[in-house]
Amino acid sequence: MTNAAALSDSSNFALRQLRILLDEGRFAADQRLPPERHLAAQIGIGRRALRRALEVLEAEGRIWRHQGKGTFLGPRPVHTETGLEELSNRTNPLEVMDVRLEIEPILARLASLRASNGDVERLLHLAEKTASSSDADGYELWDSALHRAIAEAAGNSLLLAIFDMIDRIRQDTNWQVLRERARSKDRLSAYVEQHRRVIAAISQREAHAAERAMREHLEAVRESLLRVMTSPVADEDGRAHETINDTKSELRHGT
Amino acid sequence: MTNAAALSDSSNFALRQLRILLDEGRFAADQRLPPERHLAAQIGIGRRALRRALEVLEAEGRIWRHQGKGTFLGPRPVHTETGLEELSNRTNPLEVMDVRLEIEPILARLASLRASNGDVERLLHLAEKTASSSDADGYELWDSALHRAIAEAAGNSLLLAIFDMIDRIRQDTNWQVLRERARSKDRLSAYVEQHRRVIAAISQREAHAAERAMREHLEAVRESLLRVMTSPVADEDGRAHETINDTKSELRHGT
DNA sequence: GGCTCGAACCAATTTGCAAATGGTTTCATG
DNA sequence: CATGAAACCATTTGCAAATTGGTTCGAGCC
Repeated sequence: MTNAAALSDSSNFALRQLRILLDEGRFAADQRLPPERHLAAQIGIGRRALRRALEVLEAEGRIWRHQGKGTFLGPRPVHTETGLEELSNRTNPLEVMDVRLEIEPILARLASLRASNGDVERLLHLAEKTASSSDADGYELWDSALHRAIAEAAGNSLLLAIFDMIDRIRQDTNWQVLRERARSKDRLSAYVEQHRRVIAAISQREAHAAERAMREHLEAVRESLLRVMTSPVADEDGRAHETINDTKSELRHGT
Repeated sequence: MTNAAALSDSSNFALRQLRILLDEGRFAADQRLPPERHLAAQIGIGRRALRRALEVLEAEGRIWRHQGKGTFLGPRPVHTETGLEELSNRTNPLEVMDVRLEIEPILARLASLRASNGDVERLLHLAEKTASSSDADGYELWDSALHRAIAEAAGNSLLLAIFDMIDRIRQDTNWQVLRERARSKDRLSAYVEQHRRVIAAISQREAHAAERAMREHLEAVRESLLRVMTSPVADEDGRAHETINDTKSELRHGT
């Protein structure tokens, strides 16, 4: 079971000593063990041997360590915080798109039920802006504002916070490259028309239609994202290569 | 419009001077103004007079201040971070329940599509635990673990993070009182049966059924929450009063 | 040669402290 | 009694030192 057989004698001795220490419960659960330097001196072995023993224990899940913090008993605590960077590393563009496809139709439906007339007016205004923005950068800005306005109109602050979380991940990371390539002139005009349908359904209080229109819009976005990620593209030298590899190397993948 | 008329002469002078400073654009937008002590000396008035002038400007929304940080131009930046406390203050139990009703059926559906056999085994094990836990506290623990396991089985780390966010808000705040009152013996047994149906649908890969079963379960939970919040309850003195008022006073409502 | 150990260095984190800054109170003064 | 200066409080920021796991290097020892 353990790879202790591959360890040296002193490491093995350290491992036995450590197991005794842990088993006898001298250290309460979730408590920090003494620093490696102390522990090594206490057991009477070198730090290197100790560390190899600790590696085994960590692999077994009995302890966990973190640089600068220390060595702790028990399983590594789940990283349940809403650290934006951490999340950006763990997720990927397709996951984000999947979540948008689940959440935003809900928001559109709720918006159709709860939007005030002022909200609707604002949506119409934003839709105009997206339609009239010539450059892609401008479109991106107004599009983002429009989607958020729909989320606001849904009238649930927690859902709005969730939307913001997704939106920040979408914008924060280095997937910008993808988005840049994903928006071409003809697609943008299609998006504008889809926006119109969503807003029309909201203003006419047609919950089902709003939900469906938003889903169709996001499916179109998703499809164009997929196409961009999988289709080959030619760089300046004219050599074609899979862009998926490019973007993958740009993403910092967590463990 | 302004309440400058109620200010003293020196404060009024300070206000005029400050308006000039702000209007002439010597300080860029979002920039920090000099500390009050410096500014007061610069204008040649006392700090108290300056502060009263700043209060006016802050009420007008032209500046915002924060202890330890400084005084800044422009409107107070929106607190768009995922601060758990902030969110807990802005939302309320019914909103959270609404969101759970939207999100968790999705998670159940995805789980039915993507859960591994190991995941299903784990769900069954957790369902047993919830069923066999006698006291309400124990049930709460296993129930929470079960719902999270379903979210994990859905296989989307971003959705999982969203679930965790909701779950932390649900647990973090002082709504515990509500939950304690919301679980009675008979209801728990109903919940156990509903759990069984959800897990059965997941294990049989019936996406639609899983989604519906989860929605029905959460609707039951929501109903019991509503009942607890609206029904009168008798305290030790035997006096009945609306519990909604109790809980409302416990919640810290944001602006 | 291979292994161990100690030392040194690197990197991440925590801690402690001082300074800065808005918020508040106190007090002498005219 | 309002003013203004000073003092004090509370929060935030910045920085340096200490702590601690992670890594490298070289001497010494089978």
